[in-house]
Amino acid sequence: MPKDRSPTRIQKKNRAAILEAALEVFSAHGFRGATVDQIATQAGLSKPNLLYYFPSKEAMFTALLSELLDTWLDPMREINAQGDPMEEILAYVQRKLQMSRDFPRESRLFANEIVQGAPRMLDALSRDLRDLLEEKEQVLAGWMAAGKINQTHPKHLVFSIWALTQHYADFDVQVRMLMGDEDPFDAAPEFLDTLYRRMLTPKS
Amino acid sequence: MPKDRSPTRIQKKNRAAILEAALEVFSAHGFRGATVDQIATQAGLSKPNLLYYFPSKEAMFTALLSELLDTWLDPMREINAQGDPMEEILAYVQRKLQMSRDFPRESRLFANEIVQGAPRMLDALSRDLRDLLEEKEQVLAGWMAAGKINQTHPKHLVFSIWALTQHYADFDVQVRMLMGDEDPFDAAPEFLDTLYRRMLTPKS
DNA sequence: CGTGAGTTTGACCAGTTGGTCAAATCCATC
DNA sequence: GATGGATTTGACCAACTGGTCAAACTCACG
Repeated sequence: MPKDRSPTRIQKKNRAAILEAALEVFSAHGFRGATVDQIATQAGLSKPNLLYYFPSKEAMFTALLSELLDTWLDPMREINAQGDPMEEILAYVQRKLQMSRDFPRESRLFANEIVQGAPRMLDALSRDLRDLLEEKEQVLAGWMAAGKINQTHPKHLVFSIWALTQHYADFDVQVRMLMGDEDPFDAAPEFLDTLYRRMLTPKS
Repeated sequence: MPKDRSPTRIQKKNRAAILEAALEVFSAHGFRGATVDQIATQAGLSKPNLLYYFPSKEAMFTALLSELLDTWLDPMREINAQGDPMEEILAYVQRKLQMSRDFPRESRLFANEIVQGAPRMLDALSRDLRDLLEEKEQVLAGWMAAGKINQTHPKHLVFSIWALTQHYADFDVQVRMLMGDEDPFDAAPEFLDTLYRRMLTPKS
């Protein structure tokens, strides 16, 4: 394993190559389904060389997770309690949908792990996600109480946004199989915008 | 492998026990993550005995899939083109939500497979699901054209129902972690009912 | 240049896994 | 209760997998 002084040029390049390859392979096959050899080939390095940079397969996975989780939660952090409620929520939905379009591998990485009970992720989730959700839940509840948006269960509202947006990344093959030539992401933004507008616009 | 005459009492019992065990293990770990030994232990049989009833691990998986796919698509088949549009859709949503509550393992089995590109399922899906969706899409489009429900993209409408309902099964650990003591399925029926009612009720 | 730390790898190992097989056991039927 | 097919399994195998290690190679720096 490289010493933990400031990383050399080679260390920086190889660590990045390994994590990129790990994302590709882990997101496609899950933790158990991925092999170190696959990741090595994908990264253009030898297997022992990977294990020179990371002590184990598990270490690659957790390093990848902690690198990605922050980015993954950013769209939610950006929800501004002082902004216009309806527009804040709609913008959040669109940001999350963009994430599914632009980073489907990241979405599938998390999906794979959570579907199987998140054995390697539950700690990170309960540390970073729980508080963030609670904070934004308060914001949503406030907007509802003030009559700015229609009343609903704030947690289920957030879950619905996650479910609807991530579905386009996680179930990509199914969605594309059923949509034929049409790109799902052509109509999805408007569909979700309409859905949440109708759902949340307060009755006059 | 048992001869393919009419199955004996023992064959019926053991095949059923194996498929039940396979569902338990495959849904929790995915195809690659599951081992034949795990399934054998779960079924209370020896590994060679499993392979007496099914020629391979893959055969267990595909047998399980084809047994479940029909049941899985039933809620959608029940949508009645002659019924009341809004109530038909809302009833479909509730049926699908019940499936997530009552058969989460089945939901996760499909989720696991589709997230990873559905390598062992795409054929079955494109055979059974494609036609069914196209049929119901026509029904929905008809209802929209007749002004019975609000206009939207019918395919995305169906995807949204799948995403929202299956989310409670597939992301169960995450949802429960974030909801604490509260059972997600307490508020979910009303939440989804409200969501689709607001979304689909035609403007006066 | 030379030199020592940083990097790379071929060969190897132990544990796991899907699958085989011959022998043993069970069980329905006569 | 004998008999032949159905069922079960212990022992085994080859392939794969995560990980190790000593030896070789590369590179930055004096």
